[in-house]
Amino acid sequence: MNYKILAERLLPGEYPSTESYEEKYPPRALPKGAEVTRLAPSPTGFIHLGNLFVAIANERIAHQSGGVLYLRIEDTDLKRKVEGAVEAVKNALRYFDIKFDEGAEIGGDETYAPWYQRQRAEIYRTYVKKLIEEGRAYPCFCTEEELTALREEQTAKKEVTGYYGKYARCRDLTEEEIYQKLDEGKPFVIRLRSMGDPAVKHKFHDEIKGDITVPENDQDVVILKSDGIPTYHFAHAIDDHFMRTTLVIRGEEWLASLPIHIELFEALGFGRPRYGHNCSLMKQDGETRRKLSKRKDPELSLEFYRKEGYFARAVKVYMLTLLNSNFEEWYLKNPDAPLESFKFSANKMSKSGTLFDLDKLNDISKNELAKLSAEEMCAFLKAWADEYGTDAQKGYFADGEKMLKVLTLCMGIGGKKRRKDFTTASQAMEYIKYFFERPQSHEEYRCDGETRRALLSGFLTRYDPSDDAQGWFSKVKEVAAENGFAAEMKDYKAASEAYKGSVADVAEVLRIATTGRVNTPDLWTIQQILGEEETRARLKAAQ
RNA sequence: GGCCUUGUGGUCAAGCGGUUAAGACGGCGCCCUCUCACGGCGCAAUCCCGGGUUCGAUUCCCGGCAAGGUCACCA
Repeated sequence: MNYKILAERLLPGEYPSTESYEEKYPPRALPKGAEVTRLAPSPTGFIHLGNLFVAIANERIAHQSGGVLYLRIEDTDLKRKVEGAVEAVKNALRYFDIKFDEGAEIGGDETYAPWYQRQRAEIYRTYVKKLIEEGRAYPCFCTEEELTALREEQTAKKEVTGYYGKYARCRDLTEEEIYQKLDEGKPFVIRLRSMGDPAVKHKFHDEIKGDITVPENDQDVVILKSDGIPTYHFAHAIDDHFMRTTLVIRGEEWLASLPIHIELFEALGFGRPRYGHNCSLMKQDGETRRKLSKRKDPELSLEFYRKEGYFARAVKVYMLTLLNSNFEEWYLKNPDAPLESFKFSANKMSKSGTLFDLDKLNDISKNELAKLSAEEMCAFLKAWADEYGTDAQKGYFADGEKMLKVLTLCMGIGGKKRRKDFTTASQAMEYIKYFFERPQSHEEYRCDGETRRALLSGFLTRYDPSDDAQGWFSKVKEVAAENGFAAEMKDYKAASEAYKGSVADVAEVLRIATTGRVNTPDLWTIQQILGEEETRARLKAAQ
């Protein structure tokens, strides 16, 4: 069979030479050891924790080696395309401080553009044509129904499913058969003519998993779909070659198609990038655990974390602790060092799937937020409120001085006793609510109304906003003693039956009256911030 | 089902032939204390199973088992 003529019939016209592409996309001039990595999402607009997980690994590896991170959009499947998806991806990643050096809508060096696969059709076809000319690819006219029937037959016989060996019907079509079908106008795809034997295994070094064994591929995979657009596998080989990727860090779900990719690179005569297959983030689902899924776990979309008001750095720190087993220890020793100064290494990445642990994230979040200055905390909360907060919450920032006071005094910012009361911005805004709005409801008092009134009026007659913390507290003790409560905790513990309660109970009444809550930071400080008028008003209202 | 990967407390995990089997989160208890949060101290809890190799296996080998991934003209 004359493959040259066949290729011309299948993909008519002049195509650039393969040499011209090699010249157009030359190897990158980067220092030795610099890694070129990429993020290659499909534009579905949905980006989740798993994407961030891989993104952080790629970002660290590229930038700590003085290399390049680029963004490529895998839009070969138009069914999945969603409007505005690229913007959404970029925004989400920017929030988590993932910076691209080049790529789709990024700017930067355009040498290796275009970054959208649909705009690269000519390159792919050039190489498909070349493979046809070499007899390494052939047209396949099988219909969807025929392929389904084939799969069923194989399943019934308990044989490996797919298009391979004796099942690859169109692989050995005669010249006459091919041209006849072509003349009939039958649609076709182009398949790779595989030369592999899955019984033959090779050792392969994976940057994350270490040495693994990989069987040869024998599937005649589709490389060009009937719409003239390549499949992922083919586009991957072409793009990562011509974008000069050195290291592909991708999800574990790709490990199974590694044999295909290996054969494709070999057939095209390209050197391969190195690979690292990252374990997936898992989720507990009833009795079992499974990979985070876009369909089933919308709460794990990155947008969820922004809405809740998670602190971006905290999420990143958590991802890093999962990503590199020695990160946590390093971070404990260097809590204030920039994250970039951690030496990230692919071989320290976890080999098995890790369960996403919200408790751990929350703990990290508390600690990260506790590192902020009052101004930084304020800016963080304001940014969140502007986007997701209620009108009332936006209003909290009208009096900037008061907000800073609340944050500084009540959170213990700048002091030695730093409080860690909340994990997210939304939680924080709820937490400081009573400073800005008079409580609409009060948690339950644990004493009867008569006692409550007596305690409140006892305090009110003594209340003097110029008292310092100690003076204030001794007055609370006086009120306690006057009403049959123990002024000293020691006394109460020694003989609790002798008293109606302790100072703690007295303070609780005052606390509920002024804030509506049983648990708050230091009450004296709160009353100082509220001011005399507001404090009195709230205490009176509670009588 | 075939193929690939992975199996250390509830979770994330150190460990690489001899350890009281680190640490962190979570849980529980105590202390501090006007409550809470913080902080301090402590407790419970782990080497998937079975064979080898070895004086000795969590660690090495083999075999099971379990979990996950994947078997598209989706990526």
